Order: sequence, then structure tokens, then C-alpha cells
Amino acid sequence: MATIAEQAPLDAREERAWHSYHQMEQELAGRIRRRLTRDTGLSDADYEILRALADAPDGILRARELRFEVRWEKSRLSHQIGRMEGRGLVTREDCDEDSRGSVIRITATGREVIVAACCEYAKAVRAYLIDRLSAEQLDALADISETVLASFESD
Amino acid sequence: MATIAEQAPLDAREERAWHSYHQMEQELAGRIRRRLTRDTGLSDADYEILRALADAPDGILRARELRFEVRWEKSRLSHQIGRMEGRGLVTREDCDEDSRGSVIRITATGREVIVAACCEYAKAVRAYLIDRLSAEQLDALADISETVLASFESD
DNA sequence: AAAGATTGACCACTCAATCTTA
DNA sequence: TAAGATTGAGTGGTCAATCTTT
Repeated sequence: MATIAEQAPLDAREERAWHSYHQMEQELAGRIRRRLTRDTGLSDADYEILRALADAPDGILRARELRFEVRWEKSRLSHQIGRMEGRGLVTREDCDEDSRGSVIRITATGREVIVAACCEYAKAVRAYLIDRLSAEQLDALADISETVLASFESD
Repeated sequence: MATIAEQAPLDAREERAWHSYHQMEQELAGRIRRRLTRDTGLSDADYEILRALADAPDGILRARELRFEVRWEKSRLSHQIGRMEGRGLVTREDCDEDSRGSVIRITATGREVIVAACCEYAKAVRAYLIDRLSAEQLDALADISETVLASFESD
């Protein structure tokens, strides 16, 4: 029992899987984030919001829908939209159908930015993950991820 | 070409792998973080620092070494240690061998907290990841993660 | 009471600048 | 000059409280 971790109820196989996954995840996310920021000036959060809006009809989504798309909490979205509004990437209007709601719209600037960023993002994902795995490993990763995600549905 | 993502240079297989991985990672990290915070009052950052210190001889590490263990930037560590010092989890002293350096020590309180948190953390990892995968999937995840990590060494 | 959204306080992280010692 | 570390400003994220409308 040398380390704290070894006293935990994870056996060697489990510990290996968790430790390597966790390390990989941190390093990968950091690399992609730094490259995205450097090449496009967008944070991960900016990117997700703009992509969801750009994919929506007319570049418009109710905050409610947008929140569902990106799976965020209300307050996170609200703060983020406030900052992006200030930078001219999106606008916020009142919702006609439901006076409680608000509607988010991507601006022309926002659209320009996301179109460019999308390619950079894909390049980063390819460079830091996809090109480093075999086709079999890539499929295995997808299977594992889908398994975990599916298990989250019922809980 | 319906969505922005489809215009990116990722084919269907690649897109499936990235999308599922990314979704899974976000959801998994959120669940583990929320459970850790709820049950122990520690953030992920607190946990990493305390674990590294608890594993070190006498619960002491030079900031330089600690930073290497957790793979953080200087400023992130400095801010984090400042906050943890305020909460009585660690102390900070000047380094004898190198006057530029500082030495971080886990407190008795810090040690109590991390011992308990370690079990909770392992339970969360088991509950949200390990128990949801087969032994084969777990090994495959370890292989994939180690492949990516190893490829990062040379770059 | 519940749903949609916002706000404010606080913690976390990054980046660039700075300070000190090697 | 470079290495070890800190600081301050600014952005990002969470939680709890609040406000309005349904």
C-alpha cells in the first residue's frame, strides 16, 4: 500500500484504465482548446454555442432549445450569451410565443467566425486524436463512449 | 451539407467517434465533479493537489515537483495553493536548497480530507464509468488512452 | 407551484507581466 | 539569461436566490 490511490477500491486493471483515460482527456482537451483559442479567438464555450446556432434554421434558437442542444445549465448559458453579446457574436431578444423566454440569434460576424473555426477545430481533433489512433481503435472509442452515454440515459 | 459540422474535414466514422467521445467526456466529468463536491467539499483541483501531496514522502513537495506531478502551469498552481492555504488544507514555506523555490506541505486536516475523498472518488469512478463497461471495453479504453498519451510524448 | 431566464457572489483558470535568485 | 514563483486582470463556470410568466 504505497500510495493513497492504492487504498481505494479500484483494482489494478481498473486503476490503469481510469488513470490513463483521465490523463489523456486532460491533455487532449488542453491541446485542442489552446489551438482553437490561438487560431480563432474562440473559447470552447463560444464554439459550442455558435455551432449550435449556425446549425439552426435562420441561426435562431430559443434559449431553452439552445440549452438543450449544448446540455448546459440555465445560468451558464445566460452568462455566456451576455459575454458573447458584448463581443457582437450573438443577439438576444424577447420571445413572442412565451413572454418568459428569450431568443438567441447568431450575427453575421458570428457566422463568419464559426465557419472558419469549424475547420480549425476539425483539424485539431484530427491532429490530436484521430490521426493517432487506428480505425479499429476509433470505432472502439465510439462504442465505449456510446455505451457510457446510453447508460446515462436511464439515470 | 445540412450542418456546419458536415462541412468539416471529418468523415462519418471520425465524426461519430469524436462526437460520442466528447459528449461522454463532458457528462462523465460533470457527474464525478458534482458527486465529489457534494460528498467531500473538494473541487477536482483540490483533489489532485491533495492526492499528489499525500503520496509524497512526509506529505511535502516543492512547488516545482508538485507542478510536474499534476502537469499544471505555474500560475494555476500558485493561485490554487493560495486558496487551499486559506482553507487550512496545505501550508507554503520557503525552500532551503533553492531560495527561489517554495515548498508545499499537506496539513493534518488536508490528510484527513483526502483519505475520505479518495474512497468517494473511486466509488464515483466505478459507478459512472467502470461498472458501465465490460472488462474488454475497459482494457480497450486503457489501450486507446495510452496510445494517445504516448504519441503526445514526442510532441 | 413550476418553468424560463437572469443576477450576484464566489471559485477556477489563463495569460502576460513582474520579481527574485541561480 | 533562464528558472521558480507570484500577482492582477479578465474570462469562464457553479450555486443559490430572485423575478416573471404560465
